[in-house]
Amino acid sequence: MERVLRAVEQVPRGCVVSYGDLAALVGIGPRQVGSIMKAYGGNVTWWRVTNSYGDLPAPLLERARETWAQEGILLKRNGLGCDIRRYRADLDALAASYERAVTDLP
DNA sequence: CTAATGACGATTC
DNA sequence: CGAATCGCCATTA
Repeated sequence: MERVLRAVEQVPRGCVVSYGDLAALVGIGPRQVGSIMKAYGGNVTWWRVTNSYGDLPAPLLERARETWAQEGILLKRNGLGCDIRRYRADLDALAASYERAVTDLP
């Protein structure tokens, strides 16, 4: 759980990753990432985590829109999310900084 | 212990 | 494009 939140914090501004991306990175199932985000995601940059289509559930998208606009993330045609192919963070770089962040723990 | 439950994902029709 | 289906697995009831 701690690891998931740590991973989220490594996603650069103006980028997004999918639940599945984080799941693979941390080594759990995508649904677990979703559960964790629901419960504890409020304290991190949750708006940079979408499903594999770049979408967010309606109520969340509503809250993310402002921030997305600030970070330069534009909405997709259908308005359900962003074009993840364009904004998805570099997964190798993400993995790198994630590893660093978890090993540097006290 | 079993059963239901998801901020999910890939596939199929 | 949308809807249905199945696999997934920690958490909760």
